[in-house]
Amino acid sequence: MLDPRVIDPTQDLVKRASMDDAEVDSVVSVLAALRAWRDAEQAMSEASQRHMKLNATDMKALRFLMASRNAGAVVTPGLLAETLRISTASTTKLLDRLERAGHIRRSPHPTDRRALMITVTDATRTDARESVGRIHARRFEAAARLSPDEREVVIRFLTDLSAVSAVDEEGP
Amino acid sequence: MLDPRVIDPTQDLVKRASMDDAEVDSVVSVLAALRAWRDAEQAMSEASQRHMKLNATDMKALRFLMASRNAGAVVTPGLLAETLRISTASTTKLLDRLERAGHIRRSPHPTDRRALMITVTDATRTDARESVGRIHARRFEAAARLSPDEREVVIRFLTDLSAVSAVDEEGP
DNA sequence: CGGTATATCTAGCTAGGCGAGTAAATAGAT
DNA sequence: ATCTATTTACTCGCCTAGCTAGATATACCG
Repeated sequence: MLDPRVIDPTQDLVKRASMDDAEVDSVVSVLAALRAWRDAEQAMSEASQRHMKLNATDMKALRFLMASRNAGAVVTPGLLAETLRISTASTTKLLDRLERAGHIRRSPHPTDRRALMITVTDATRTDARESVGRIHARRFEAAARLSPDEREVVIRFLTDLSAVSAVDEEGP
Repeated sequence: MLDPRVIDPTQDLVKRASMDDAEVDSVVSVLAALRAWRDAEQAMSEASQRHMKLNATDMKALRFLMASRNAGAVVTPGLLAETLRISTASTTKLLDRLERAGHIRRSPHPTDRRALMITVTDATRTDARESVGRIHARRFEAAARLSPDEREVVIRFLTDLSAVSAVDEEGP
């Protein structure tokens, strides 16, 4: 996504809403804070990937595998391909990578003898818990520091924003 | 980054803070809204990339080029390589791609005859303005809908969060 | 039982990274 | 003034991770 700051002076918006300077400043500050957090989040995510020597797709795959395990669902390569929106052929290579690195295991599917059941190894699951735990705790604490009313404000704003982002998205 | 929801039941955090159920629910809702927005944002960003037929690096490059233009700075391939953290070899290929697609032009550097000056073409700059303008406007409106006090709350929370993300990051 | 659909894998292709090495221009030291 | 070291962009060969096409084994349905 291109950075709005780069290309949009927001002049017409301000005029339309007939805001004074202080008002505009405070709105701009919100957007700046939002962007700062998003950038920091992304930087951290990339750092984490580099540390684990995984690419973005591999990371998504592990995430999905752990979520599915928690939900008690069996994951097959085909399901993984569909979820990650990559071909089944690429999924085979992805599984080769993850298996070679000791992150996942291929086992026979419990009912379908054509299919495989993919599971995350204990070691990888433990590592993930550890590396994410600290950060999640701090995020939790940041939200806990807000008063209940303030939390409502934040939730409302973020939900509002999500609706903005969700426009112009459709499935196949 | 792995999804905390997948691996962390937050039990000890709750105990430590001695929160009641309603309190915990409201904190969890904040984190959920945060994650929802981040995911929506990322999905939109990826959709936008696919639409423009550009990969993540190409997008970053255009973004930087437009920002630099606004700042009145001259961008050379070397500077671009440094900014994007890719090799100068990869940068040459990147410039080949962007030039072939009509997004940028290579011109002689105004003072250093070894170097090139990279500029975004008018057509691409116009397109970017258009495609980003709508979304930015809606984000602006979402922030404008908040009261000044509410904006302070949001800013404080996001800044707090950014500090969390920024831990454990260092340069070379 | 036979035919079609499904699930995975293999083979070969392409895109986009990288490191090493090159030619031209600049900057610096004598 | 000239010789040397550095900077700049580029070319070449290689690697990773996508893709499509096709092979193979199993499942399901009439």
